[in-house]
Formats: sequence, C-alpha cells, structure tokens
Amino acid sequence: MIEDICERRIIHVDRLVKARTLLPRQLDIEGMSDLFKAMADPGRVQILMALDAQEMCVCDLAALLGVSESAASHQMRILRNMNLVKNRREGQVLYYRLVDDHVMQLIRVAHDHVLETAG
Amino acid sequence: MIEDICERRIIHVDRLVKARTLLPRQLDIEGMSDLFKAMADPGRVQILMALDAQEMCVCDLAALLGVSESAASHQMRILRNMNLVKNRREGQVLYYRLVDDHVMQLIRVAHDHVLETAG
DNA sequence: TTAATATATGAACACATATTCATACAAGGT
DNA sequence: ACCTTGTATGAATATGTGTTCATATATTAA
Repeated sequence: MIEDICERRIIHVDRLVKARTLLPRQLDIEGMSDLFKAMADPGRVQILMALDAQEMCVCDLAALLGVSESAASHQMRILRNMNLVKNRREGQVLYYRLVDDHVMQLIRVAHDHVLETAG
Repeated sequence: MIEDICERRIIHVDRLVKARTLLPRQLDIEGMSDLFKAMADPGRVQILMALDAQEMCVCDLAALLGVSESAASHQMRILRNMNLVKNRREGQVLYYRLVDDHVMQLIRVAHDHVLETAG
C-alpha cells in the first residue's frame, strides 16, 4: 500500500482518494474557516451570546465587553462581514441582532464541547 | 434610560444587566473561542472533514493538504490540544480520528451557513 | 447651519499565528 | 547495536489579527 505521488510519501492512497472525493469545494472550505475565524475571539463570542437574548447597540456592547466603542464597532464589522449579525436603525441608534439560528447552534455545540472536555 | 457607569456611556442598562446574567463564566467563553480558533483554518477544516469518514495518519493528511508532514503535525497538535481529535498507534503509524460528534455538528452547521449566505 | 450623538473607518502598532527548517524521539527491521 | 520510517517539537521568520487613536459619516436637535 506504500506509494509515491508527486514526490511525496503516501501510505494509504485509498484513504487519500476517498477523502478528496468527500471534501467540498475549496471555496466552501474557506468560507467555513472564515466563519470560525469570526467566532474565534472571546469578545465576539460574548457579543453573539448577548445578541441571542435581545437586540443591542454598539454602545451597550462596548460596555458589556469593557472596551472602547470603536473597538466594539470593529468587532461588529467582522461579524457583519461574515453574515452573523444584521442591524436595524432607530433614529441615531443601530440595533444589532443575529441573522439566523446557525450562530446559536454553533455556540451551543461549542459550549457543550467545552463543558464536557475542559470541565 | 440614559445612564453612566464607570465613566462609560450606556444607553440600555436593562439590556446590559440581562446580557451579563445570561453569559457563562469567562473561562467557558475563552474555551469556546479557542475551539473556534482551532477550526479557523482551511487546512484544519479539511483535516476534520476527512477524519469524519476514516482514520488517517499524518503522512496522508500532509499529502491531502499539500503541505509538509511537519506542518501537518503542527496542525494536529492544535487539534489535539483543543480535544478535537485523538490518535491510536499501530506500529510506527499514528492514526488520527475525531474525538466525538461535536466536531462534525460544528462543521455541518458552518457548511449550511456558508451555502445559504455565500451561495 | 451648527452642534451633539452614535457609529464607522483608516492607519499604525503590538501581539498572535502558521510555516519552514533543523533536530529529536519512538517503533520496527536488520 | 544500528538504520530507517513516522511523527513531534523548538526556534525563527513571515504573515495575520486586535486595539488604539484620529478622523469621517449619519441622524437628530437647536
């Protein structure tokens, strides 16, 4: 079973072939890792969990995290770019909320995993 | 409703208080963001999806990603440290597999999100 | 129009992360 | 014991990310 393709050692060619057929397009893979990247920050996780319960504005979120409003706004842009949140304007205030239930599904599974493994 | 706590403007104190009561411990939050951080790389997402179908060794995974075996080993350490994979030795070869179903649940939700939003 | 409020954005710096290279370890064969 | 194979690890470099600061935009009030 030991073979060599493109100057690289490969032990299980069959598994490699099978893995290749099962993987989605590279673009989807990158989309998924970008999504996880958007959630790979304690502040943004807190923001998302807070927004599950209610709409909040940048000002409140900054206070929640204990950071500047500019910093909070930068975080919200990342979450917006990854389609995790959307907003609604009411006068001067922008109210943010989660776009759909995917976000909370991810949060819940991650929380379960952390509670089970780390304790 | 406009108040000021600790030299910071807060518009909705009630929402801030509610958010604070709903958030888990800071340690859990960090565990969750670390978990997402571990999945915030296209190569590691590919590895995890490949390991859903079958056990694979570092050598095969390096070939799958098109990177050096050293680089693949570094990636596996990150996944191991975050309790996403475990391994089994069979002679000289270490076979990696997913620790539980949480990983694939996260992958599936992320994939759905990407397909729905990005197209 | 001018001023104030709420948020966004660009640039720069500090810090984190990924890869490469060299080396070390662990298991099996000779 | 030695050598080879499979994997791990440390250090260094290159790249990426988060925060700060200054500034810009949007909405409302005076």
